[in-house]
Amino acid sequence: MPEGPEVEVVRRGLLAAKGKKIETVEFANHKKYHNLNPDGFVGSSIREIERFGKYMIWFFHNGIMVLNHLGMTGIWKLISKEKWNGKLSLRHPKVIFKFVDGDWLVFEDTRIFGKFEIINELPKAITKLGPDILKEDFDYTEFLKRVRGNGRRPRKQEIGNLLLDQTVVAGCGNIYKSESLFLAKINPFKKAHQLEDEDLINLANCLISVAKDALENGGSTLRDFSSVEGYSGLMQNEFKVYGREGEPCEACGTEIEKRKQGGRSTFFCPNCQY
DNA sequence: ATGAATGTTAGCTA
DNA sequence: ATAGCTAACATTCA
Repeated sequence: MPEGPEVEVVRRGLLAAKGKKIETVEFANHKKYHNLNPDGFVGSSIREIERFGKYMIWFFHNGIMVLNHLGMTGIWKLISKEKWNGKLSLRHPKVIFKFVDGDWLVFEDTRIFGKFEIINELPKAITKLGPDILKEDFDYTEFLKRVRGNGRRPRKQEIGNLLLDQTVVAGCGNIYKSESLFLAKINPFKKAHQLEDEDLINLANCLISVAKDALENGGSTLRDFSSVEGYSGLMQNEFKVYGREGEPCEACGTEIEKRKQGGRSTFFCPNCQY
């Protein structure tokens, strides 16, 4: 579910758990979590959580570093001791922290595409990320460079596919890809090398503005997503094209189209976007 | 009921 | 370097 803005919403919510002393941790009985030893966490506390694209890195006071990714269905819930009755219906809990103050922090991940693993250094997936659509210092030149590619041949990929490549631009996912291309009036099937630098700068600005809008709206909730506090996002109410196939384009009235691209759905206005 | 859809990414193949 | 496909998995929808 979560793209960059949703991850940032979650990260900010998680900061409320900073400094809380960990009493116990429990990990799901699933091979993805078999390497984790609860003893490494007990007695320590979260020092800081940083976001890189759709990844988070958790820094604990005892030096442990954790790579956390929400995958498609990962959510964190911070549950106060008053709210916890011991039988809250948790859906596929994978990580359960209990703090000394009585509060709980739970990672639920239905599809198990998420990650929560101890690391010793920044993984390559993070060091290779492109410019982040949610960071103040978005590097337009670097974005252009990465869209153009380092090879000698021009990129043959369609721009709609390239935007999902986190090494080209970090934090964009399938929803905001469609929304940003609509705002930029660029057809998702346009080959990247056919776009002028000017078009790409405009596209970058649209990616940034859509992401900012999504963040201010608390992210998008289609089915699973919620903030750490348990709130749904509101950005889905602002969608211009995603999930709106057959509906009239707000700008020109043409029916919004849904098509497969790279095995996933992309939504666009065939009249406004070229 | 069976198959297809869902917000992601890593790994393999050419 | 690049592009395309598949698998990892559970749930919901047609």
